[in-house]
Amino acid sequence: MRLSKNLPQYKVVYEIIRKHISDGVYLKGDILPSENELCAVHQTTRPTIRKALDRLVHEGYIKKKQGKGSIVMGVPQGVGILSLSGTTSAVGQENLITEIIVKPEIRQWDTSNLAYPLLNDEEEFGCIYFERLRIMNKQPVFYDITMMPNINLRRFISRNLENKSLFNILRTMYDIEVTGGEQRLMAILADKKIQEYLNVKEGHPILHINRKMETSREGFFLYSQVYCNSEKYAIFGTF
Amino acid sequence: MRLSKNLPQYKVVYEIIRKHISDGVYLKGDILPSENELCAVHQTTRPTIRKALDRLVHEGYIKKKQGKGSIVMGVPQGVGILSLSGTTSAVGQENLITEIIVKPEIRQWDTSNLAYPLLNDEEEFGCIYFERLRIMNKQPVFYDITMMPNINLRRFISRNLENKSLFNILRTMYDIEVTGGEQRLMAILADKKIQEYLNVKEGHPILHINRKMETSREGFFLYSQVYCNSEKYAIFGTF
DNA sequence: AGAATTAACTTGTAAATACAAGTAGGGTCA
DNA sequence: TGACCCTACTTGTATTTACAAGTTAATTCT
Repeated sequence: MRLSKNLPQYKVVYEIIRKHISDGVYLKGDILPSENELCAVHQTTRPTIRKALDRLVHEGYIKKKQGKGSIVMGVPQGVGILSLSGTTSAVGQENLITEIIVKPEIRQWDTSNLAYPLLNDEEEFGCIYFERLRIMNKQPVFYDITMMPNINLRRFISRNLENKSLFNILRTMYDIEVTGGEQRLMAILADKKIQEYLNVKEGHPILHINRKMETSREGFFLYSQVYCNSEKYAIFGTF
Repeated sequence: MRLSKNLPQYKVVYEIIRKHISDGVYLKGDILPSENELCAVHQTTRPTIRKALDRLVHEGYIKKKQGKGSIVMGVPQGVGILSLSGTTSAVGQENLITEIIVKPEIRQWDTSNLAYPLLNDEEEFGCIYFERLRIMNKQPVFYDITMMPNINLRRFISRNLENKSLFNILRTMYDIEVTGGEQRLMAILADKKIQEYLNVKEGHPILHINRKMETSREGFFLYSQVYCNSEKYAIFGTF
């Protein structure tokens, strides 16, 4: 179902270099080929290359220094929770296990714990709903609920979410990119359900994040709620 | 002390339009003059104008729509706490009162509650330290501690922080722009001091943010800690 | 040998130009 | 009147060219 649309050149270049960095072709501290070299490699011109690099800079994959070059910073950590990627990339994937509490299913929207109003189309189509628990070093750390409109996501409910980030699946399988969003953060006390899932006592402070994310597909929004036991793993983010 | 350096054109244009939006010359929903019109006004070419607009898009001041134009979104709200601006712009300035708990003073670094290691230079020069309490509708909401190295910030300790955001002062008076940073978020229980300042009971959950911000001045970092009573005012952010 | 200069790189800024793609409104035709 | 099309506008992408400014390393001079 990979939709190989006609991406603009600068995005193609961006994707290639981005993949090289996340695949370890370029390591942290390495210096990328110069812009002129990249022009030659990708058969294009500097403005195009620079536009691709701009994006990599913005997302934290590289830093540039005039007169020197583009320095690889590695896969950005913790951009995640506070900015664009999913929880998976926020804490690094090393010791992270994802347990599916509620497998993706199509159901009616549960508007009770949704901080945002729904659009008509969204309500009509119903929603894909799932709950996940993220476990770091045998300790549950995140408990998250995700809801998204059931629009043009064929076969989604049969996909395996366990080891892949939701965002990756959306990007590679459905050509949906998360372009931004808004969120509300608050500290709360764990209720019964949270106490159970996150294995904490009554009165334990929990970080609660309620987010609405917009995507490259117009009118397609993701809604998620994250409950985080930040006692051992503070949420780290760059901006 | 305004350092009127030679800004590149696209930054000049960016600053002008940005100011127009925050001053209300352009209101939310307005459509900016077309890129070609802006070219004529600012006597430059589209790539330059587009670079300025790119930045405004990225910061959330405007949105662009192909075939239509650049739509003004207003001053971005809540980019603040979670991204670039200071606390002041995170919640809107309407009902926000800032109370200075500890006036800016030069002192030794207090490394005890600092999550980041200090550089040698920073430690040598000492730090400018202050504490502020942010009050919304008569309820204290934020309590924040800011530390920054005492390097080339003449007259800073005599400046009035009450109604201006720290970031604005740094940008306009010292030409220092916050370019990014990192932060750790966690939910904690209010200790004695926080209970007192934020007027909450024992066992009340508090959102704690520990941030290190980097600036356009190389090697100049800001350190701040924010304690937030998120009960009534959830922290809102866009990304 | 050591210090200063220079040359050859790097990225940063800027202009001029061209065409593609999306939007909106006016005009034409049925 | 209504549906359609076309045109004029918008932003999106891309090339080409030029010079400025910062970095690095080799070269030259003392």
